[in-house]
Amino acid sequence: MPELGEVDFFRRKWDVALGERVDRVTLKAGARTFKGTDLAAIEGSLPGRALRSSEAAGKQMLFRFGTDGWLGLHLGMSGNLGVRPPDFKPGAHDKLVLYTTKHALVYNDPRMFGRVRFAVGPKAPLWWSSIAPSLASKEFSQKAVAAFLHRRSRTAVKSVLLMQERFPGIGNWMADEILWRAAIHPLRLAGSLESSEIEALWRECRWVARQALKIIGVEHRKLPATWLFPHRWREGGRDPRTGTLLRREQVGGRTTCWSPARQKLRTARQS
DNA sequence: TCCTATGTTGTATG
DNA sequence: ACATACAACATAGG
Repeated sequence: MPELGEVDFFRRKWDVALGERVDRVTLKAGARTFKGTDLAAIEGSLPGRALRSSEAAGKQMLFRFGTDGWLGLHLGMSGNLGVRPPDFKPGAHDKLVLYTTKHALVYNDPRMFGRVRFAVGPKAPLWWSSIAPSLASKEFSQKAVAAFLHRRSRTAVKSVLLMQERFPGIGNWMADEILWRAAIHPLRLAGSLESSEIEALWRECRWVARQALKIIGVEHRKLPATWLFPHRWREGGRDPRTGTLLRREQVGGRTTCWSPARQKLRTARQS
């Protein structure tokens, strides 16, 4: 279940092994998980190096080993991280396992949409350093959001929110949550938003991201019933604010949930 | 059997 | 070159 908060939750799991040296690794090659990644470099360079730090940016994670080892993980649709005892035997979908004397750090993904990257060098590799500025950062400004919406003016705002180049970490449920809070219909074209709506969208992006990191990323609690999230999948689910029925439909190829009572396609002025 | 899935990317078209 | 739309990817579960 990996969007911003879930990614950070999984990322923290491996922190139990901070400072521990990797003795050996197992990996399940084949298919796309390791596409473009040098398997021999992982097998040859990780053993002997200790886990020094972890961080997350958007939906990506970075684990640093020794002074110059950079391991990047992306969980795709169904990936997860776990920690097991050091005698752990990898199962069918355990794509990468790092063994220390105390732990087995497991990257598991039943599907293959996730991604493992690895580099050795003094500087962060491009796949890490080129990730867009965090939703919490100063660079993620209302102005930057407005400019991006303008550039994608003919696309539904729901689809635009999923673009990682400007909204790193936002996934399907977060996008719906943000639009619901901002009272913007998911099918509105990005270029049609008024400045007050852009301001609301920007504000809710930051608020939802901050709360998700706190509630899911740190405390790993369920999201409160005051959110759209707990109601969005159930047939007959209702808007927790208005009590009216929610609607679900494909937008840009993704199932999208919104509250017709709260999120209108046309503004009062247009109609 | 058919449909869905919290994601990205390659490709075709304008 | 840029913007847009969508099929494709792999697998499990309802």
